[in-house]
This record gives sequence, structure tokens and C-alpha cells, in this order.
Amino acid sequence: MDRIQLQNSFEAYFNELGYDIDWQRLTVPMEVHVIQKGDYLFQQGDAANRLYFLHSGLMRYVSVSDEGKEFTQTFAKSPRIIGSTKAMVTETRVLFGIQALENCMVSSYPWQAFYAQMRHDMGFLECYARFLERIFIIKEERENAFVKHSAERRYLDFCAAYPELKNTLPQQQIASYIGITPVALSRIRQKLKLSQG
Amino acid sequence: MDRIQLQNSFEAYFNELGYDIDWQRLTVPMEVHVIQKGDYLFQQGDAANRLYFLHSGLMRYVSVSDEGKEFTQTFAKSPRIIGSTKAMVTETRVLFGIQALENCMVSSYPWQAFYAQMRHDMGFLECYARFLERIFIIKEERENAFVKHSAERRYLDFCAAYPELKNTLPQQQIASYIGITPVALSRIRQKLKLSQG
DNA sequence: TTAGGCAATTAACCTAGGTTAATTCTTTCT
DNA sequence: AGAAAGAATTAACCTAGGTTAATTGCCTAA
Repeated sequence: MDRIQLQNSFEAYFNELGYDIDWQRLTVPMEVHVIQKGDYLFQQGDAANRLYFLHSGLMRYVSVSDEGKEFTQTFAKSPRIIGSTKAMVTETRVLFGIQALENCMVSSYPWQAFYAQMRHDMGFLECYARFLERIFIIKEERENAFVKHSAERRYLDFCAAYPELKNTLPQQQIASYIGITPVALSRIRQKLKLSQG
Repeated sequence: MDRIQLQNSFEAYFNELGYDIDWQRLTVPMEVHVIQKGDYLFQQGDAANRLYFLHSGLMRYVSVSDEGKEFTQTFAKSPRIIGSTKAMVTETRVLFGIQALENCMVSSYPWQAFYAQMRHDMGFLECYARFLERIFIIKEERENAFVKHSAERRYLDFCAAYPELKNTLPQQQIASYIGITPVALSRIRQKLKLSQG
């Protein structure tokens, strides 16, 4: 995949929302990142004020607490935009790292420069709003699940939401997505196995 | 406060972000809601696809689980936009109710009609993006606090973030914001009192 | 083929926070 | 002022999930 193709599929991803975007405005140079399985696109605490696009592969957002506990905020499957909205917008350090769970191909633009050019495009602004609405809603639903449901229920919901990841992902990562330890997850799986024959 | 004044302060709130917005476009009629302390602007499960603006007073977003547990997602102090982005945008039922903690004055517009008119205004689109960025970042930070910090730490953070609410709000509500029971909060306060003389 | 290393399970024990209920302290209403 | 209702505290007990560690299974590399 060469740069032109990457650029095209990035644009196509936006265009699919149905707004008319004039991509000629965009002249800031794109960067390409090839991330090997297990490696990080960026680490918690970095200054990651870029807009990233995941062309191929699977990644996870992982934040680690002071005591060294890992928490998986999200799994991200290509194609989609990835990165930290907070770090992009407020120029602060990022609260989580993004790790490749498979070999990944990512492209990126520096957000400030990108936005400075594209903000004059109505279609882009609407796309961006749709994007923000979507990620907000997802966060809200996840918050809801966390405060209203037990770990067992969250595990079942995970299985329903990500049937393909359920069997391929190491259970440590599933546990850290649910917000419990691998030991606790194992216990829950054991219990579920018994209770349904 | 008459309708014109309400309209003006609504517009002023947006204008403060520094974008140029042509409010002449907006012709959908505004509604006014006066909510008494303790009452709800809308209840969990309602269809609340309106854009609300809190002119005066204090409210909280509260969602209740199947088992009847209350969880306070946010406290909202005027002036600010309130409501459910998810319910507005996706026309689904709202996941939480909004309750007045003081007597409140709220105005509102039906979101679809409002957006249909204002989406042609560049300044508005940018404002809306700033708004979405902000609420997303706040959610992200709260998620972070929940998964990384203990209840005790979350209480201390609450006290630092809302010094004025700390003493005026009933502790049940503080507890439900932190995600624990009033009994547990009382225990934590007791412990803190001892440990610092 | 086997040794080394990691992932998952299991068991024993621990702890933060939930539950219930009794007690005290505050409001508020008459 | 006194009664009634609600808010906060305290205590006793319970439970989900954390912690540590031993055991088993699986994969890979020599």
C-alpha cells in the first residue's frame, strides 16, 4: 500500500458519511506508521496530538494505574480513526497507550495543522461532529454498563459485542476490558460453564 | 425573565466561544421549563430529543439500575447546556433522568429542527464541535478516575472539584456520584477524620 | 524430544464495599 | 414545643472480587 492509497482510504472513510468534503484543502503531510503486534503506537504520557487512522489490524487502548494495573478502555478494529481526542484538542499528555494486537498499518496528521485547514470545510465540520457524537455515545454506554452491571454481566455483554475477539484474545486482555483480574474472570467462566451444563 | 432575555442568554453562552453565529437562522420556537427543587426535567426512559439550556439553578443526571440503585453521572450548574446527546442524536430513550437540586429555569429547542437550521452556520458547527469535545473529555476523565482510583480517592477528588457542593449536598447524592452507598461514604469520612486529627 | 516460559485454572485467604438494622441527629410541619 | 420524617452514623455481618501461590496446560525453540 503506497501513500496515495492510504490517503484515499482515509478520505473514503470520511466520505462515506455522505457529506461533501473538499480534500484539496488538505496539504499537511501525512505520516505512515507500521506497528508490529505487541508494540505501541504511543504510550501513556506521550504527547500524541495527532489524528491517527487505523488502516488495517486491531489495537487496544490501555491505561495503567499507579499500582501497575492495566485497564483496556477500548478495542479498535480497522478501519477507523484512533487516538486521544483529549490529547489532540487540549495538547495535554495522553491518559492511555495504544497497543497493536495484530500487525497494524496507521497513518496520521498533526491535528492542529489538519484542523486549521479543514475547519473551513462545512462537510468536514459536520463529519467531525458526527464522529464526536459517536465516540461520546459509546463512552456514555460503557459508563452505564460499568455502574449498572456486575462483572459477570459485563463479560456476557463483551461476548455478545465481540464474538470474534472472545476466542482469539488472551483472557488477560478480556479481563482488563471488563475491569477485573484474570483470576476473577476465570472464576466467572467456571461458574457460567457449570450453570448451563 | 422573559423569553427574549432567555433567548439572549442562550445565544450569549454560545457566542462566548468566539465564533461568529448568525442567530437569525433560528426560527424554531423555544420552550421554557420551570423545574422545582426535587422535580425532574425528564425521567430515565423518556424520549428527550431536545437541546436544553440551564439558565439558573443546579441539577444532577441520575440513572437507576434494575435493582433500584441510583447513580449520579454529573452535577450541572447553570449556565450550561444540559440533556442527553445520545437521546438527541439517535432518537433513542434517555439512559438517565435530570433532577433539579434547586429551583431551576430551563429553555429548550427540538434538536432535529434546531440542527436542521443551524447546521448551515459555520460558526455554530465549530461551537458544537467544541461542545462535543468538551463533554467527551470530561467523560473520559471520569472513566479514568473510576477505573484507576479507590472510592476514598474519588471522594477526595470530588471535594476538590466541587468545594461548594461538598457541604450543601446531601451525602446520599455525593455517595451516588462516587459510585458507593451512603453507608460506605460515611465510613470513609469517619476514617479520614481520624487519620488527620 | 524435551526444557523453558507463558497463559489459564484452581484453591486459600483477604479486603473494600454492600446490606440490614439500630441509634442519633436534623428538619420540617402542626 | 413536640411529633414525625428524613439524613447520617455506627455496628454486625455478607459477598464480589483482589491477592498470592501452586498446578496444569500449551507453545516454542534448541
